Amino acid sequence: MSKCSKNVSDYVTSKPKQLWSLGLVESMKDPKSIYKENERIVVIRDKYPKAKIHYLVLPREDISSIYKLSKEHIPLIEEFGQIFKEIQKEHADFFLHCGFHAVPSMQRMHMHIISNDMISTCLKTRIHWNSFTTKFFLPYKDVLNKLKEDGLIDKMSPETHKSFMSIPLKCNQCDFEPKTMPQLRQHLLTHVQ
DNA sequence: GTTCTAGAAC
DNA sequence: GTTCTAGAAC
Repeated sequence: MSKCSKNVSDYVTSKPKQLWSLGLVESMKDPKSIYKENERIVVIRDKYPKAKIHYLVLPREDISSIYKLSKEHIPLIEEFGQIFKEIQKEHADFFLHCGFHAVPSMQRMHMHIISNDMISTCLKTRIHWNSFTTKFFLPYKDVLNKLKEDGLIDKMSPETHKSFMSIPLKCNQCDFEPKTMPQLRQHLLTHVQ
């Protein structure tokens, strides 16, 4: 393949070429990223927070995504809920959401814990916005209930994924429909937290 | 997941 | 002319 001038290492290693997708697994080992941890779970601060409060809850067990879950993981996921309750108490002046992205980019299953202000310089694109404010964001309780009832999480089709990402911008706290992300970011600052 | 940036949109 | 979005990344 003359078109391909790939490194030899691409062929001799089994590691994924998208090294960035392992970023969370790396952060789990970094004391500066860790917010709290126990025998089964690590909570890290999101490296690019999309709100004033934004944590990620991850299992130490090598589970790549919610699509690898089965009924045996129910106790683990229930502990995610306990961690959320703890963290909400620690941030009583914020309204926190917890849930999973339907199509995650990063490896290692992770639950987002994020405040509803959505005020952050890292919140830049429509995709950022829609991944937390549409049904692309799978609420924790829905995922737990689904696991209890069916023993697995249904994958979102690429078409559905695409449709959620292209939904017009709408404020998560009122009816305002900004035309651009800069307008939305400016608008969010007007909400009293 | 982010960065970079071409060119669309204004 | 500047702002903003969206697709490639070897």
